[in-house]
Amino acid sequence: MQSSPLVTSNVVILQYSDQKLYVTLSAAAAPSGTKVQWRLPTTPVMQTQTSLTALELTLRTTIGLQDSDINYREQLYTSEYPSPTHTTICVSYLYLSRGTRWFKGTQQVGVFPVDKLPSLSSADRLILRYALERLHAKTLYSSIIQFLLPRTFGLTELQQAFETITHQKVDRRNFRKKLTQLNTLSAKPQKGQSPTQYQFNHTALTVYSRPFLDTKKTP
Amino acid sequence: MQSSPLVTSNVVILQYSDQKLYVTLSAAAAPSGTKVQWRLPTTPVMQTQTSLTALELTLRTTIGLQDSDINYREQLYTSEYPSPTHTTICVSYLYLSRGTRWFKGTQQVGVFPVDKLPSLSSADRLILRYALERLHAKTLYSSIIQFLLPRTFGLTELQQAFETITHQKVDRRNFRKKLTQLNTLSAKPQKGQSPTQYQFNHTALTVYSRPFLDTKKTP
DNA sequence: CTAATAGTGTCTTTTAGACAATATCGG
DNA sequence: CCGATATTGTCTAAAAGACACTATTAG
Repeated sequence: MQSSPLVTSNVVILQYSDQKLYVTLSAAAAPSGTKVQWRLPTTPVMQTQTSLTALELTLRTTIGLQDSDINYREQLYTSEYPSPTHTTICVSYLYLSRGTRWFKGTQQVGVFPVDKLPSLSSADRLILRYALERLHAKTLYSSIIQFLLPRTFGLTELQQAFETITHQKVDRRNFRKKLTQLNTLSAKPQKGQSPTQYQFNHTALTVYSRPFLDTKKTP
Repeated sequence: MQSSPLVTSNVVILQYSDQKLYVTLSAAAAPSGTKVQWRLPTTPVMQTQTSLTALELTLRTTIGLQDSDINYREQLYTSEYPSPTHTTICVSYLYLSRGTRWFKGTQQVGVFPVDKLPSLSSADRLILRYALERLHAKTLYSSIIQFLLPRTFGLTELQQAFETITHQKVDRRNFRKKLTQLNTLSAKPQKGQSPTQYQFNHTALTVYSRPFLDTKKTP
């Protein structure tokens, strides 16, 4: 038997609220007087664990994350950090959560807008950027956005989230037309209130056969 | 410092030829009299290696693979195999090669059509299936097919490869129309021979903004 | 009354996709 | 001469995308 690289895993936990995407970071233990160093929540993976079980355990204990807070999990990629003495190998995940702010545990935990981040290691920045790219791409051809929105929502709300994630404005009427012909939403009977509430027909991810593109620019 | 899971990596090496996709497998050392067990080329990853360096080293020594035989490399995903005593974590890659048949090394090596495989472990089957799905998907919106074809080729050749990978027949005229408007191919000046030879404009992967779909069925 | 937001339909342009005949080369 | 292969254009249907006004509600 050989001595293997060290294995760790980390996670990009995203939430959406107020037309912004937020990511959860944890503060590394820093020498007092030093500025805190924020990073993606990380855990070492031990011999009898998997990267996922280790991650979930750490999230539960350090940031009080409930299993039910997370609606969507996806593996991003595995990165490797060689050093003369040992390689560290890190499996990264993307988690999506509805706007809940969970309890903070003993460690420092912060939820930051993704466009107003504290300083991060370049590795963490890369992973986060990749996560946002994946989310962006999947938003165009799947119902992944449902895991960031409340169970029911108005169409304007949905459109705003779409625009935030994809960084493009879309025309309201075309957007709604697209949605109706996709047939993944159902209107929820509502007591005479203006913004009609909708919900997704399926709780699981739906992949569309054609990408969900729209207007390039709308000033 | 903790005792980490075991780390391995393996690879799906694909080639295209004769309107078929081929995958390279290696025969595990088997007790004599036992039927050989084929598997994806695999390597353990040691403390000071990365999964990629370990993999390349093993491929070079066991199947005589030259670095230049491979035109495209992509990480697929990382899978984990828990056991009571230790987890094994395996990073999988997809390699694409032009139709070269490389030297075989000391171990037994086989190149099999992907639809006529010997028996494989279910884990290997999953990885291979995923690799084929990725290739299929990327063929629809990128120039990835270039890494499976000779440097220059005829349009019919290209179309056949496309049909093999995506499992669908396409109309010749529509296929060519699409290609010309994509503008990624250039005709190579050829000495009066019938099948005009083309080559891709860029040696790197080109991602198309719109997917490359076509006729659903053509009997 | 006013301002903000929700809701709705048409027309134009572009793209997808179905479809058939002719020229050339090799045996 | 015959058969296989390469090449080329048009027409139709569907989808993308641009665009403006009315109804309701909250202040």
